[in-house]
Amino acid sequence: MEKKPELCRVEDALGILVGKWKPIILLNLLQEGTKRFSELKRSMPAITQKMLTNQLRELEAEDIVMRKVYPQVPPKVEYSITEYGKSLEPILEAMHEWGVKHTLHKMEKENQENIQ
Amino acid sequence: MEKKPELCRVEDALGILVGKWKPIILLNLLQEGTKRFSELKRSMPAITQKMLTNQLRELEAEDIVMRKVYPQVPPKVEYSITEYGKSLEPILEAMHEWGVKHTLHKMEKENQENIQ
DNA sequence: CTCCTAAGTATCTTTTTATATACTATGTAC
DNA sequence: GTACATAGTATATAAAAAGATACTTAGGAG
Repeated sequence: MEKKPELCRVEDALGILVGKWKPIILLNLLQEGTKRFSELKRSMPAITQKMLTNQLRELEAEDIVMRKVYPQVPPKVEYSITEYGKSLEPILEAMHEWGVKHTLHKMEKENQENIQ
Repeated sequence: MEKKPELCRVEDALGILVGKWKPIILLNLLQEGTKRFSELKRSMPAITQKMLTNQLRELEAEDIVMRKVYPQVPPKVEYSITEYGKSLEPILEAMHEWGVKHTLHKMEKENQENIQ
């Protein structure tokens, strides 16, 4: 662990992962490899087009996601995780596992409160 | 990795870590063990009291941080990481390391762009 | 008495994120 | 020539997070 909190680079990773939809987008792409815009949209019914475009653009700007446009009509655009983006996988994995434990932890806490 | 993105619990961890000051607070407490409110404040000069109180309260509500009040005047309140809170350390660690790599990655990218 | 301290609250304003809705471009199929 | 499909843009609005500033509490020091 970095000795001086003010030198910490946790925010860099956090900045990329944060956003209401980014983790879900990343997990989708990590699992499916490559997906069209409309396929992503279908797997996240609640997201608006604007948001999806936004989030993808931000991930692209950080070199986490690759965008490939096929010059055809109707348009076809495919998104995939870059090699570099894959380096985020362990973090997502660790967060997911922690999240599972956290769910249990909260349940235990609630049970205890109800007993007393 | 969870096979179904919609079942993912990444958001749980993210929800706790997100907040402009939470990672810094956590790193502070992880390193110092226990700190008074005013000490924390001093190590984060830019934070407002309100924000610091807020963030600490949120962390406390999730059982990540412990708050101990000494009944004396002027008040003395100490904060520390709970055992449970310590389970976040590997995630913070992983994010910090990724952040360091990310800084390098960005520099390389900028260099390439400048050469061309 | 008055001031000082630490750890807060209470309000208000600004900034950032997210949402809702409507609109566009273009080749193909009918 | 009208409708359809995909991957967007544009604009406006609402909701959430963060920031600035002022106020509170109570005992001890002078």
